[in-house]
Amino acid sequence: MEPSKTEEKTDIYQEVHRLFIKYLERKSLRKTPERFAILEEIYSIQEHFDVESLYINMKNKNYRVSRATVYNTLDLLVDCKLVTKHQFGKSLALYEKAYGFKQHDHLICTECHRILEFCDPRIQQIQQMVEEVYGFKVMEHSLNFYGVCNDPDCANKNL
Amino acid sequence: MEPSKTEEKTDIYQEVHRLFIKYLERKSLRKTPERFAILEEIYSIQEHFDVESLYINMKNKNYRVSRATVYNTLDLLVDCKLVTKHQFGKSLALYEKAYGFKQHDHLICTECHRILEFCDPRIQQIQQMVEEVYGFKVMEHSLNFYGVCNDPDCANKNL
DNA sequence: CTCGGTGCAAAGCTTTTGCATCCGC
DNA sequence: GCGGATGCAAAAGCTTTGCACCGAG
Repeated sequence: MEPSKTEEKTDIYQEVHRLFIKYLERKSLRKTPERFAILEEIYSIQEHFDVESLYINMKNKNYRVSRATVYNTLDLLVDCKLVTKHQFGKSLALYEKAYGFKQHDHLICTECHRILEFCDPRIQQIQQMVEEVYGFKVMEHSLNFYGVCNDPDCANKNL
Repeated sequence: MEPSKTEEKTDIYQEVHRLFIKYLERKSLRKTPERFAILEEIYSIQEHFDVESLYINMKNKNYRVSRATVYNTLDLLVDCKLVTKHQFGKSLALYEKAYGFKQHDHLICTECHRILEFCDPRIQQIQQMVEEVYGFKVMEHSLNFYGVCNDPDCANKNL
């Protein structure tokens, strides 16, 4: 029997929750309710988000958190790879959940500000070349293409 | 007879100066001395720089400029492709001169903060794939690898 | 002479920090 | 109960904006 979408989501959160606990224990950090609440909120968001909207989301749910704790927890989650941080050209940082989702790169539409995701194996080959030729040990990468998407609603193409 | 390094640099600036004038005329913008002074200062810098250091550089040379004008002029220079703007993970924007230099991507050392440059033709192939498969018109891209460089002085490797 | 551009300072936005309080361990 | 974590607010960085003055066209 196939699990429903909801069950899948729950399963992913269970796993993420478990990984976060392991990380906190490994680093001798405290398992505070705020940290888990923030993690859960993040995994309920489907697209990229910034710190302020995450903070407002939680405030709207009458959860008592501070911006400082949100920033602090995001740092932890980025460190243990459960969340990815992006700087898409602007000074505002965007985040997205990272566990259980294929690693990918981004297409950023400069007209309608949509963010599309794509994968290409050649990026791995480039990374390998960089490590061999430059003796550079790659830990992570970011590849962004900026341009115009083909969404019918983008920049009112259909008007 | 080969031109000296100094003459080469002058030649590049002459060309850049000419292109900037054409851009300003095309956009009906004024050819103010501040704009040319900032352009010249930028083309005398060999590595990546931020707004504040460019501003301080000019102040130290007793040139009367304001941060506002530096920001404004940088926007123009980025728009006409004479300068490139980067966001290397931090909120601080870095810039570099763009004319007469091969387009390239970056290796950012997270230990010693050195920035290395490299080129790989496969990025063009990925771009082409993105345009074909996603119908996305690419205007520009940024590819950064974050990791550890092999410089002997990096992170005091030699101690 | 006009009005776009500039310098300066104030304001805006995102992120960090200091400190008293709180609570996980 | 100890010391790390939190909430709050203030402060810090980078960038933008408002306004009076200046000078390019």
